[in-house]
Amino acid sequence: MNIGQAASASGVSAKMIRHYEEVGLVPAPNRTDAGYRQYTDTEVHTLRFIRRSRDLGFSIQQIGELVGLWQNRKRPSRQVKALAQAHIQELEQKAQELLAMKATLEHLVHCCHGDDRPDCPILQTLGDGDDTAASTAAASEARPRGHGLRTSPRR
Amino acid sequence: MNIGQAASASGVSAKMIRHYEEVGLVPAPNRTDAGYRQYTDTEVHTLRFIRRSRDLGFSIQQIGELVGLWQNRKRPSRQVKALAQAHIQELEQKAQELLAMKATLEHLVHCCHGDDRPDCPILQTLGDGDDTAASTAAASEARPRGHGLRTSPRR
DNA sequence: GCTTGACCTTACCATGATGGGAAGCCAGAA
DNA sequence: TTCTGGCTTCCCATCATGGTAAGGTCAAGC
Repeated sequence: MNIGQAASASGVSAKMIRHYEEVGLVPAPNRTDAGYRQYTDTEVHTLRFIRRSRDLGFSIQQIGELVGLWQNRKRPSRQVKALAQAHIQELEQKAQELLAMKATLEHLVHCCHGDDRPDCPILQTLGDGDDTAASTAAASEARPRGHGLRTSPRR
Repeated sequence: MNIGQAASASGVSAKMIRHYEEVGLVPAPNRTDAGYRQYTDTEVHTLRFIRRSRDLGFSIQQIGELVGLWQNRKRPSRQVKALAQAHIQELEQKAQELLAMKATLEHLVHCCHGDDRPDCPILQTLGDGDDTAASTAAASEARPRGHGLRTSPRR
């Protein structure tokens, strides 16, 4: 299979397949004499595994571990579960941060009459609010290295 | 005020202040003869406004609009409210995507005994699952240009 | 055989917000 | 005067992904 076929069969773009190869998430496949990458069903299967993992928000790093476990017939399912649980916590935290921002904003929007007059508690708060409580709710501390989970993209 | 003082007074890092200047979110301040940026209280106030907006997850682009409205004494509060409401929807959507991933994963985790045995429905599903329903729930369509709202960073 | 079009190759750039670091200038205090 | 810390600019990295450009390859049709 050429890369284009592998791409449509796995749901991973050709671009990303090359990228995954470059960063070592998948091994370099065989090539034709002309240099075309050739994929076997097994390799496509792995790519599909990777795509599904991405769909669940796992990072490339985490997917590397997942693939390793997947291909290791002696893995203890304990490890897989732990990885998944850790990720669930990440997802939960990000979601809560977003919802906290949303809640703050909803409060402000609720207070804004939203007509032709310039008075606006939203701008008022952004300009003069204190930096203590809810206004800072989501963005306060907790700075877990990476910057953010992917939401939406792909396809 | 030098940039360092403006940074601690506003809560925006010196690094980011320069960046905001570069991308045109804030105008270039006066400089001393030696080239040091000098900030007035008004400029610091604007920076604080920007930081609070970031804390609520607004993008640089959106903040540009917010700052414009904030500084325009004749703005109709309608516009501000509309901007905020649109952002609330973004936040809601991202949060739901994350929660959908989380729900799928929780289901899988629930099915995994998590012991020394290699059998694992999580890996099983990632490897063989169909691409129709819940497994793809979050990552399916909707590809709204930008890539993601910031969660966590800062400070 | 030769052209055409679809597909492949690599390489570089952009996104968005942020941080890190280097190399060098500047200012105030001892 | 020297030291220290703050400032300057410039470049690089993150993370996953897409775009584009310049060029090679392959299969089908004339």
